[in-house]
Amino acid sequence: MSMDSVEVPEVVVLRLPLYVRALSQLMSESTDVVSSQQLGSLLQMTPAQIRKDLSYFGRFGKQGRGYDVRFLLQELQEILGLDREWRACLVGVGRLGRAIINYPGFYRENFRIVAAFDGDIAQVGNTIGEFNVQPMSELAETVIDKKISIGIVAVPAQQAQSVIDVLIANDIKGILNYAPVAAKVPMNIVVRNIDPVLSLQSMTFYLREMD
Amino acid sequence: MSMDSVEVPEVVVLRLPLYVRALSQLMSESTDVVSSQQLGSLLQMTPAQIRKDLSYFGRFGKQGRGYDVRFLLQELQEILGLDREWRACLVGVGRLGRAIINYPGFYRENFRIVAAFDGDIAQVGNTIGEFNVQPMSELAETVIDKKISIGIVAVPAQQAQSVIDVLIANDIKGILNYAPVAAKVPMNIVVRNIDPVLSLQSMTFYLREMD
DNA sequence: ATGACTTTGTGCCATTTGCCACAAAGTCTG
DNA sequence: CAGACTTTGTGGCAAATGGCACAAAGTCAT
Repeated sequence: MSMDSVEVPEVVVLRLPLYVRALSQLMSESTDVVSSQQLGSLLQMTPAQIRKDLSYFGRFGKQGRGYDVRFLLQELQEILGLDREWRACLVGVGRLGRAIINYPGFYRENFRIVAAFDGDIAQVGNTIGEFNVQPMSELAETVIDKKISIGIVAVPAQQAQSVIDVLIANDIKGILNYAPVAAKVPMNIVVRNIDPVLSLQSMTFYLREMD
Repeated sequence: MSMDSVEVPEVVVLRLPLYVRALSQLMSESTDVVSSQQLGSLLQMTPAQIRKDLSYFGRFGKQGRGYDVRFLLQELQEILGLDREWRACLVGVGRLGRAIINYPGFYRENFRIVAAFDGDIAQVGNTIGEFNVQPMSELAETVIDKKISIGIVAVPAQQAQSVIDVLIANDIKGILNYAPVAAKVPMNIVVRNIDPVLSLQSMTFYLREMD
């Protein structure tokens, strides 16, 4: 089906969700049409970059007019695979894990957390949010039964790599890693790191000399 | 002092905290010396990149030997401004904000959250963690009194930009933004976004076709 | 219908980024 | 102390990225 004769650069893929978000916003404001110019000023980027990014996937705009908001949004959602539900499991139900489970943002965007695990036996059986905490030994079975493709890692740094190894061994395709470690994974596994401390530590480089 | 005749690329600055983390790890394992090769395999990057990155700031290594772990760590911490305490305020004490306050990772790396604000009067006066929730009207005063340079934004998308405007008006230099919006800020303000949903939405592009 | 605008999609160039490969400098062994 | 290794710092190229600028295609007002 997809004749991607040219590979889409990863930087471009990373920007697509920004477009999706801006378009959703515009939809909720009942805007029908938007130009790359307007989109650019919303997202703080050049119109040319937006047009180039979109051009990797097709010709969605109309000259002299711009992009149909509803249409472009649907196309981008389809391209990103956002036109369906994604199921994830959480590993680690400490403070961070609990916060993640209770965060409504995932659900709103069709990401479902459908199971929670913890390596610590003391946690197993506890009720967090809507489900029971399961032992890691049940991971294999649950991933298959509940068709889970994403693992959310919220364990301490020390345990992160071994948890990640288990997830991968059980056919998880993507990992959202909240642990402060550089995960070692095979090439076909997609990892995204969430690491506010790293963000702050690079920020301070620039704050340093402003008195 | 710093004769940065060549501007340091931002990508390089973004990587420095990774080196700091790896070196801390090595320190705690009592490793004295490390080569760019070893560091690279720890962090999943090429040795050449590490050496080039470091070379923007000085000549820290010894040929035939590698880098003295303690020394390089100290140098990098100084470069990034991590050799001192940074004070931040939190705006927004909903579920997310509470999780952020209770997250011990910031404290461990010398980032101190020293005040909490909320635009919702109903929240004001509540006790979260160790301090009282203050009204936004007290922000100006508190930022000065407590020498706050970083604002952590954990309010709903709709209110984010106006909160950010207030922070900037009150001389905040850096913003850690958990709200799902592209913040509009003047050039001299440093923004870092934490947005797990965006991360997942770009991940699914790659998961899509693996059945 | 005409002419003045607007806006897209893209060829092309400039800039940025990544990394190879090598001289220089050090270490280590016998 | 000689010779085999190891490793850094960097010149320079290759690849990736960003965005200008323009033809083509549409809109809009009169």
